[in-house]
Amino acid sequence: MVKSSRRRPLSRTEWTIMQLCWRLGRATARQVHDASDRRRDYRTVKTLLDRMAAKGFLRIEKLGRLSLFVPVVSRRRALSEVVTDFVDDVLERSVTPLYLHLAERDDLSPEEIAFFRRQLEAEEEES
Amino acid sequence: MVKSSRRRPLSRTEWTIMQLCWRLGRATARQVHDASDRRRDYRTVKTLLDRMAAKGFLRIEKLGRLSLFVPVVSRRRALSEVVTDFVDDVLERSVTPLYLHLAERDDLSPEEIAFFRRQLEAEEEES
DNA sequence: GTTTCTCTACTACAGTTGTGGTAACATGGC
DNA sequence: GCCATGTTACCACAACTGTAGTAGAGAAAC
Repeated sequence: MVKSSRRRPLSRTEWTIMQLCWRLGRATARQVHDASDRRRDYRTVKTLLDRMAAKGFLRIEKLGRLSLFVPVVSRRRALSEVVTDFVDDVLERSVTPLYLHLAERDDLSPEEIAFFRRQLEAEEEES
Repeated sequence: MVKSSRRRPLSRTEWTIMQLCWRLGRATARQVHDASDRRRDYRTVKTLLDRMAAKGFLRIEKLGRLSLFVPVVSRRRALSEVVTDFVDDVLERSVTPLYLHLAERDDLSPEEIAFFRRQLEAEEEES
């Protein structure tokens, strides 16, 4: 469980852009912007993409004077990192709030709810 | 499910300070700093506390020239908000990464692991 | 070929965050 | 009273974040 010195993390907004990049796989800034909800200006998206490349999440492939942005980090891996950080820093390693959140979803079966309840009880005993 | 216009969220660092505030209940900046890991200067903590008060997470009680910082928002409620935002924005409502994270913890029973595996399969079918 | 339009690069700018310098203010010791 | 020491207030500053203005470089249209 080495805490390797990681790249600078993505901001919330950058995450939403990164989601698009993963979906598109390899795209120009224009394509990413088109795939977005268009609430941001194209140039805002472009700046974000450049910064994400600088952070090591994207690679820039030059194709003539066209720039293609290609994910370097897999979605799975990036998510794993960010969830770990979130649980460690914000939740202080307690997954109770996660269970509570999951339990509040309205699409859980009785079996699942029972499971979460048991988990919660188990965690309470710890501390 | 009203998305009420919420207060400005706490930053990561502010969260770690907020955890201390909840634990202490009602404390001076000095006490909060003392309860911390001391990696930050007292004045840094003080600034953070003031900003957190400005964001509406703390209330300042004047006691002579002493300032007591008192949590306004319950830990439970704040956690609920932040987890919801996290799941919505970063995870795009998919709890798969949460299950993966939980599954990677080394203190899960075989029963729990089986449960998560089933959940993951179920979610894959959705999309 | 000039005008127009599209795209991209460069740059600016304000707000937030993390950090701590400087100075004012108490308070207890002499 | 006066000073050392501890405490708090006020302010500065750089890095990061979100946003977009300006302008140049190709492509399209006449």
